Amino acid sequence: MTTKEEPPSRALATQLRAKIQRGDYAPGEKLPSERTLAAEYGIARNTAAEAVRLLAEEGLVTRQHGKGNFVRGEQALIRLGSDRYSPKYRESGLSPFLLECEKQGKVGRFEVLSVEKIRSPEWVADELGVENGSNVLERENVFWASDDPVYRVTTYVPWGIAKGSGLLRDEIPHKYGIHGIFEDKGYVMARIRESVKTRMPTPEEAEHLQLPSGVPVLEVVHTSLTAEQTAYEVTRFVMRGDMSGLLYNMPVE
Amino acid sequence: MTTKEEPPSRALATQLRAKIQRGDYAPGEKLPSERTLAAEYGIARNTAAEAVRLLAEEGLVTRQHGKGNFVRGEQALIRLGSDRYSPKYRESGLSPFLLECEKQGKVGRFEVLSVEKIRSPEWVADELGVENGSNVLERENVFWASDDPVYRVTTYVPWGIAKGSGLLRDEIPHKYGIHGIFEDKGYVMARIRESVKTRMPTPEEAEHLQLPSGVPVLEVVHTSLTAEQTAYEVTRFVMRGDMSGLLYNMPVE
DNA sequence: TAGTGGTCTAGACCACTGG
DNA sequence: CAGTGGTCTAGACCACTAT
Repeated sequence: MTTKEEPPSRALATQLRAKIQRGDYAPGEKLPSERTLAAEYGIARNTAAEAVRLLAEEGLVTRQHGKGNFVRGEQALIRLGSDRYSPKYRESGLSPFLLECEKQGKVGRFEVLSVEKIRSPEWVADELGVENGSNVLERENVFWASDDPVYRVTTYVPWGIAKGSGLLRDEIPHKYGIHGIFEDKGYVMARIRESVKTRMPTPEEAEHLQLPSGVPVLEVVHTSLTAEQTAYEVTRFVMRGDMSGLLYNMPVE
Repeated sequence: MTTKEEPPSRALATQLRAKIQRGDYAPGEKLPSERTLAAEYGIARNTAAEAVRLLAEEGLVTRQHGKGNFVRGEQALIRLGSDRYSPKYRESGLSPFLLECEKQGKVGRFEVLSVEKIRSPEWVADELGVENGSNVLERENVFWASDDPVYRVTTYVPWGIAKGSGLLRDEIPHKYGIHGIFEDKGYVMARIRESVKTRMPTPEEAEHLQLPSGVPVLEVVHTSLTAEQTAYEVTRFVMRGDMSGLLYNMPVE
């Protein structure tokens, strides 16, 4: 007996989970239909569906309306490394994100959703060390790996820095991108500060990132600092958890 | 109309979500009972329960058998910083984990679950740069913040390093803990490498960490390196997402 | 059109919590 | 004990996918 006295839906979930982990159902494979499972186990269809839902919440199974329930295959993670701002990527013209996508046979690209002047939310003001509610530039982007949206990214820059610069345009008019513009204005990245947490997506995020149930997001808040410890840019990444990860490599100080 | 043509369970979920976010139901507050909701909205109890379940999956609500459904309050995060291995914590005798707990009025402690000699799993061998299946020491711990288990931690050390050392004992016989022992043997931490990802907990992890549904975990794999880039220790953290986060602060190289 | 999941109903009984 | 969630049943109809 796997466990003692599990109710039918959980018992079925336990059996299916074991079969998945044992490889009886391979990644990508379709599970028996809920009606079939119900008949085989002598339970109501609702109860079989409940078992499948439990597995979906664990991230083991994806449910597809009209098609069936499928074993979720492990996705290769697109790892954003702590060296992603390193000058070494400059000349190649390739960003770490694009490199990672390529490594996996995908096509990376990003899309500008909006560029606006807004009043800073409190957490942005805190990170930037400016007054709460002061003007900041907000740029919103989506990063795609082939047809999957993987990151939802929002960048904030103090208005005093952004004003009159190429940052206001949709297409960044600089060979080295957004950070090229900062450097031209004298803001050279010396340190970065990043906070990481995880949570379930809001319904809105789930829609934007096309997330099935059972997939959390990583929320990363990145701050760029000059050698004088001046914060000149904050970026918030919302990353789909099943396709992304982080990699840090740093000295102990 | 919030959306068009939502089915009853989702419609109720949408309404409750709005009330929660608006503060009509405060954090910690009890929602109306499922039977009450069902009566008020003219739907079956199952349907009302389904709405609540949706909110639980999003992490907004915690369901408590026999008591009721409650709005989940934001937990203060225990942030493990990248400086947690910094020598500056040495003399104080306080670890960053304990400091964070204290800051929140909690009592931090940890418990040793097991200390064993095993054959290295593949990922451990890869991180340590040793042969797959070679002997390693495995130490398993749980970290508590007052009565909540927050991290499940497993450390691996090449057997050649661990053999005959204090690492084999349950209680580490060194004033500076496990890393004190490494240093005495000539392994001084010069760099760290950490990979971070998120996922839903396995049922086992959910039980160990006492996780309600709608709470993902952070999985961090930490590797300690000497100045010569020799990896001498790997640790895997499984952290409950609603109570923990990470904080990195590092130079751009 | 047939097959699959999405969802609902109405009623039932069990299991847990708290007085 | 009463109140609450946990779960099940049996049947129904809808919505989506594929042929």
